[in-house]
Amino acid sequence: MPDPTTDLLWGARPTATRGPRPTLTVADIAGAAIAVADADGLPAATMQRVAERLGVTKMALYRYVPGKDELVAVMIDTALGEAPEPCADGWRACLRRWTHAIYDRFTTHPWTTEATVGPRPIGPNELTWLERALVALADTPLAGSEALDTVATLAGHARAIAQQWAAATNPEAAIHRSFAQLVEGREDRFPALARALADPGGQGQALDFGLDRVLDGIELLVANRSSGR
Amino acid sequence: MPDPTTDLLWGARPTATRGPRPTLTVADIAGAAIAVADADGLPAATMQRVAERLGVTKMALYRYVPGKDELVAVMIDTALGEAPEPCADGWRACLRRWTHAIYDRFTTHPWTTEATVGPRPIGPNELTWLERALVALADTPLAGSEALDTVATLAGHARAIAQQWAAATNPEAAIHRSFAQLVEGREDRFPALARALADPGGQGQALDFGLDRVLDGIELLVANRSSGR
DNA sequence: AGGTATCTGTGTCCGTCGGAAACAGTTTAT
DNA sequence: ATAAACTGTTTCCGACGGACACAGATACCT
Repeated sequence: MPDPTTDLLWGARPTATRGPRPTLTVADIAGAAIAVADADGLPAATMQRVAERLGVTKMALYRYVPGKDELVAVMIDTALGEAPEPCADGWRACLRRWTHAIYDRFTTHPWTTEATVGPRPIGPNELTWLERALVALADTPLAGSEALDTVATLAGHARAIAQQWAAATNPEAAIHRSFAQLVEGREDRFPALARALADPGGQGQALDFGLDRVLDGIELLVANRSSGR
Repeated sequence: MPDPTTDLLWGARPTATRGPRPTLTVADIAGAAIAVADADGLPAATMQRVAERLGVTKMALYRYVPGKDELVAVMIDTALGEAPEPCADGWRACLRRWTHAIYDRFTTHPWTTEATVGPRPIGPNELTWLERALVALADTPLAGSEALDTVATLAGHARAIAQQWAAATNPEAAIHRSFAQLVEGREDRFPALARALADPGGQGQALDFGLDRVLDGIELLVANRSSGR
């Protein structure tokens, strides 16, 4: 049973011979939708606005894409783009670069952080990203499921931090301010939070901080496995 | 300038004296909406269905709630519930319990994982959760911003893992299978992934695995700070 | 008491969304 | 030349969030 979404993502489209030449491609539509989402957010990427941008009617898009969900799936895989090449600098450096790279994608297309939540059809690009991270862990003594969990943790962290960026132009400061505004006048109720927010340092270090902690933890596990057991 | 959402979440509602007795409360509405979302997902929690469940018209809800977004905000704060009491077993055990507790909330109300993405109005319950985690880190040499980043990492991890749960009744196996299905026949393209998926062990360990790695990493940092510099 | 301001719940209406269905025009295979 | 197949458009629908005007209920004020 061929899933239309899977076919679309994995390029199993039957090429037609008869009939008028299509004026669009799925890539065109995905590109237009991504442009709209980049500019005005994912909710603004309606079929209507995407069609307008391409100079066609809304319903014309349904000749190329089965529905909105499938379009979003293609958008995600396109926005993530090609995964970085395999690297040979040791697993830690590679995973660090990998996490920075996917963080870069998340921040370049802020809507991807909300679009990639929950179970959804996975495209070839996304699967290649996963593959590349697992390759980096291949020469460690980690079990397969542990490697998968590691990558999930890293990707989750990158997405979580990128989501804070998605707020305003000056992100971390903005989220800082909004919290501070809430705590103001309630310092007795949230003393630890008030104290933490009073710390001015470490702006913009959120990604690397968590990343280095996770990598330290992995390194510890790898070291333990390599020695005793 | 009073923000209606903030007022609603933080209980600054002006109590009316004249006019008919209200038949509902904001808590009633939030409860009904949560029940619908728990049963059929967040998209099913429309004003219509929530109103039906309460035996009133859709528009009656707008007497209590400014709009859908504000209702979702109240839903989130209600579903998260009261944060666990402060604990005195050392920061590591406390953070571990904290992460398990918030993971429990995420899985009890699966829609919260998608609802708590991105910047949004924060309620008192959610802020108390944050406060409690920071309290656990209060006696460590971590800076305020580092403590905040730590909590963000832990919460992000719990949410990421809970999202996989949200898929089916047998969650991790399901996501495993869907990946395996994609890799099938493409093992040459995704060799590391094929190998990792072949590992049968470690099902259902994703939360603790990542959690322990992060905590190990934090512990290392704490140790380094406490000794040398 | 009676009037009146105020609040509640309802009914009606609108714009926008994703999508179904029928249609006309265009191109290729027979 | 004719028929099949495909494209893009038009029209239509139900569901959604929400604005607005209304009728009924309640408590304050004189």
